[in-house]
Amino acid sequence: MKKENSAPTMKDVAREAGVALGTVSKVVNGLPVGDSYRLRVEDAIQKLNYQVNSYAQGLKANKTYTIALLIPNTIDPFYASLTYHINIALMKRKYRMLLCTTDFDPLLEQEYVTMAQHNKVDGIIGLTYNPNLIVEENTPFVAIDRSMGPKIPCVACDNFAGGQLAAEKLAELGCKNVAFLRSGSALVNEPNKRKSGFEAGCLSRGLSYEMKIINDGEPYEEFEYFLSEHISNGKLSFDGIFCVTDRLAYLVLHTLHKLNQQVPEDIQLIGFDGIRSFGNIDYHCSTIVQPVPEMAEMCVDLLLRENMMMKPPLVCLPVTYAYGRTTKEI
Amino acid sequence: MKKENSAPTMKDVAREAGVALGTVSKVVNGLPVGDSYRLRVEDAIQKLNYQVNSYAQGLKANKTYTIALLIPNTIDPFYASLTYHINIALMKRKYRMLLCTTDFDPLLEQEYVTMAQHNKVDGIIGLTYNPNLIVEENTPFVAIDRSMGPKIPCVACDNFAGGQLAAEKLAELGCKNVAFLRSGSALVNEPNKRKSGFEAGCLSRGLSYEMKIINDGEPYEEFEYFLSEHISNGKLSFDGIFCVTDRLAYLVLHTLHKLNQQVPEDIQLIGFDGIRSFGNIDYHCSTIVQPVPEMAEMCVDLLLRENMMMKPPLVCLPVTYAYGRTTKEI
DNA sequence: TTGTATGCGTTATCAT
DNA sequence: ATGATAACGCATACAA
Repeated sequence: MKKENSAPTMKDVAREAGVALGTVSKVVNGLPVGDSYRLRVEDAIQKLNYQVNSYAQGLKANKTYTIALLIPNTIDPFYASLTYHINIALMKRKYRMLLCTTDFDPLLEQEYVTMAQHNKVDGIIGLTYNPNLIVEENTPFVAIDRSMGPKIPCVACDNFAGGQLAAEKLAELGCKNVAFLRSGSALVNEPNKRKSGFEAGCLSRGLSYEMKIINDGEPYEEFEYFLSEHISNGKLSFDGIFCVTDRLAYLVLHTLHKLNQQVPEDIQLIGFDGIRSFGNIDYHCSTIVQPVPEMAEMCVDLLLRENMMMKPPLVCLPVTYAYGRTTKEI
Repeated sequence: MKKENSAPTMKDVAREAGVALGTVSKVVNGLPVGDSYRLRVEDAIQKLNYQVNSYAQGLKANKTYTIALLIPNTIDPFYASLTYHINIALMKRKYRMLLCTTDFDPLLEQEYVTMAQHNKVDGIIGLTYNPNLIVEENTPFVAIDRSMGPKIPCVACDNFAGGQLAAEKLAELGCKNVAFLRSGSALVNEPNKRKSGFEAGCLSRGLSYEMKIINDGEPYEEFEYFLSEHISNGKLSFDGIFCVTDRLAYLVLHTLHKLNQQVPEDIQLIGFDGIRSFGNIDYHCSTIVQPVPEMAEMCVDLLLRENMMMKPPLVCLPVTYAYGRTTKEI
């Protein structure tokens, strides 16, 4: 019992076609082979339903045509969208994708990186907020949303411009006194530039602004306190609010309703990310949309690019504004 | 230049430890080895940061510790949730997961199945509505939501019971005249049992009901026509609506608002799936919740189960009702 | 108990 | 142009 119900190998094809092993390999890899031979081999491949074993291939070539995607989860819609588009971009290039959900666990993240360094995958695309992650410089790695040093390319949307755009939109909508609300990681990462961009935008448009920033672990209620403290005579002192994510905007919208504030009549609310209900119906709020398909394409392109010199440390892709019923229509 | 910056191999470890290749293999695989040898090998492994090449391992053992998940996409929240939980369940068992998004493309689906049959992966978990998909009986395969023959286990939630539960809830909420709305595949699949269950529930609770069913490709507007035709004197003739998915319920809710109908005051609306905004905030509607983590666990369990005899053709997992503001609170 | 040799499926380097 | 053969990293049957 050599190979019971196992898949046919090149050897089987060679025997079937009555040619040598090497000839089959050449046919499979598109190398020059005499036409009569080629035909016989192709017939045999058809007949046996042969398919190359890419692991054996990888064993030779030290190349697996597999890349790993490190991502906290696929439940969050932004992560889910990234996962999908990166998968598509890789498949277009005949690469497979190993999904590694890390749940923000630094140990798991490090484990996956180590795996890649040992040639189990050809590269990694990683979205991680772990500042201690060790990635050797010769490991093909592309980071999303967080710079991991000058040698590792980072892909993000243009968060700064997004913040500016939000400020500009609020100004266009007639706001005079706006607020920026942020929760999330205090680490240095690209999304944190949303704040700076927003400030810059407010300054250039003469908007007076206030900020409320809470860090991971602090309760959402902080924002409720903040907002209710800014209500006098039943009226919120802000006429525009920019939230660091659509998710936060969604929560804030509920809070504003609870506080009897009218959105968008009295308050313009803008989020960030461009999340849609059920993945593809409507936006949860007016929002700055991240170009997720383009970001995915860019990640894959950078990762598989041969020329290391051509890998820029940071690539920012353009964002757009989308109306989502929490602002007046312009 | 044999292996430039490549990963260390067993041979390297053996040389470093001053032992034979086979000894290293035994240490790695936990086979009995003399203590002094084991120690030296372990030291060498540490020192070189050695890690087994699982592709070479798989080449020998015809086992890759990798399974493929066939799923249309990860954008749809239900698919996204399944993907995440299956990934977790596999990682717990030290299996890797190849993500194969198919976009409902039958050709792609077949390609992935063929790949698995050639021992590139140890098995497949597949959510596909392709009735022509050919899966050989000896290929480890677990289907989600669609039976693919008696030899292939299918995992689903208890869709029939879910339909019944929806009817019962509507009855409890005081509804007298309800409607069932369904869009989607006309193929025989598990979710289609929601309709039968709902009918059974209505009959046993004495609810009069009507159905509106449209198939893939027909426009959503059909439902708008249907609903507006059932309005007389500004009032909808239904006091309860069960939608086949949360997604449809979400769309229907908007339509009802457009038609000036009050939910939940005048109309109780129940969906199916248990989708939450942003993955983990609140439900979009009152809904029948699928036990996604349990379904994921069951898929993996069945797939990796040795004993083929113990693989039941269909496993239905219990659903629950969740309040989501489109019904009165009970 | 430890070392040696062979084969897994493929590619590439040789002769032919 | 085609066929034989070694090598990739590992597991294992067998020899020592």
